[in-house]
Amino acid sequence: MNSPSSPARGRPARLDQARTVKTALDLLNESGLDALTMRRLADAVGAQAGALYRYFATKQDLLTAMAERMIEGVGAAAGPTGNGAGPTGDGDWSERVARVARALRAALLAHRDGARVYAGTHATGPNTLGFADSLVGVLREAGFDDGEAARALYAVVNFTVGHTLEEQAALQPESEGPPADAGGLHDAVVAGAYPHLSATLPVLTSTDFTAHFEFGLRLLLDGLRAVRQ
Amino acid sequence: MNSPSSPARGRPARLDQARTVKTALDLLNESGLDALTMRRLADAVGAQAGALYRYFATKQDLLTAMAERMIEGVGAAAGPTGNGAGPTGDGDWSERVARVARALRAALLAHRDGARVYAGTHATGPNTLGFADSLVGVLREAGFDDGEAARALYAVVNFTVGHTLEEQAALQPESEGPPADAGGLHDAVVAGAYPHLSATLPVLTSTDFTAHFEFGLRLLLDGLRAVRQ
DNA sequence: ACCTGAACACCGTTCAAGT
DNA sequence: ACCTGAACACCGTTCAAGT
Repeated sequence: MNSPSSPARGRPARLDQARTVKTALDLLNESGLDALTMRRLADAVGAQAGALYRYFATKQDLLTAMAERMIEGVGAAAGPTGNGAGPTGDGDWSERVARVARALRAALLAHRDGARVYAGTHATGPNTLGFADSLVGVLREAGFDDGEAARALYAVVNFTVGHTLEEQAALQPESEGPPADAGGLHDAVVAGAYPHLSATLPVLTSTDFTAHFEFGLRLLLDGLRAVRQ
Repeated sequence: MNSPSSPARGRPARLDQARTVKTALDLLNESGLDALTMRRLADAVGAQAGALYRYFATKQDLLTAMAERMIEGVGAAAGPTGNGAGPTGDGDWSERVARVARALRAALLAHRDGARVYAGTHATGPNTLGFADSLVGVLREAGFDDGEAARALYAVVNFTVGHTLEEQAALQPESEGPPADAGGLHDAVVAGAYPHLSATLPVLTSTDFTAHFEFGLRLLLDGLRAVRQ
């Protein structure tokens, strides 16, 4: 099951997969994805870059392990599973779906560039599968058929990842003084070339991403209610 | 307005922004984003890598110009604008929103790694602004208030980008023979650890991405209908 | 004005050799 | 068994110098 064989003859091994992933996530938070290089990670972990390849075949593998670790506990947000929906009655499926979606967003937001890491990988570890299984489970127990449940999972996850990608990109430092980019946008819009954007500019440039997220999530949940009749 | 000053004393300039972006998009289609380097692009365009920096301050700028070019015409999918909704009556706002969303997905799918390029940049050119303006316009004319229209734009775009990111990642070659990754997934799921995933496996592993996309889009549109009462 | 040539400061990855 | 040292084949970006 383990990649570098199990027992441990010889030395105790200064590196290991779990500690390296932890250090990589810390480094991600401090410096961002672009600054996360194998050499810098090796430094942080007290080894040479080449040594990392005993535990991760490739940098992609490391990023995948990071993504898997990031979403630990997201599945638990669905609440208790199985046997009906417990004492809360059956009605609350939409609140349970919302909780999982919010937990996913929170997990991605918990690390700098978290959404970029997640979107760029395809983790298939227990955290990823467990969270997908609980979301699908909530929907199936609520009466959705298999096809609807599976597609609703994709809709909710893809929206959440897409949203958080935007959110984290918008919160970037930008480094320099007056963002020439947003300035040009503002000017062009105010100049009248885009009447509808100009009318909605206050909302479009609002940084209340939670409100944006909740609006989209509500659309999906209302849509799901409509699907179920 | 132009970056490298306007007229053109001296030589005619072998490079120019438009041709370089076009070549970059061709190269993207042939080899993918990871293989799109400034040196390879310079080769394809018949110059040295350094020469590209007369037209693009940074590789990010080039990618942004590519993203802007990719979504040319997406805004037009909303159909004629202004003065009511024309002879088609006013009722079809949801179909017009759907057309824009489909056009955005199609534009991203039209280039290898298109969604990755788009998600990694923040274009603010006329194609991007025009498409956002038409989507918001359709919604405002349909009776949504400014806040709803702006947030609906984000919901639709973020879902579409998130979906297409997944779709293009799933369609990757994977290079090697038996995908150890999907194999492990399949085994774990079938082994019984994830009962709900196992029940929905046929749909989850379906490659009919259009059906997945249409399902999510329908949820958002049904949700919007519910918002408007 | 536009481009070349060459360099700077890095990358991910591999692999003999040490312990 | 685990790690180092050193190399290979690249990167993005800058900038004097040519034309």
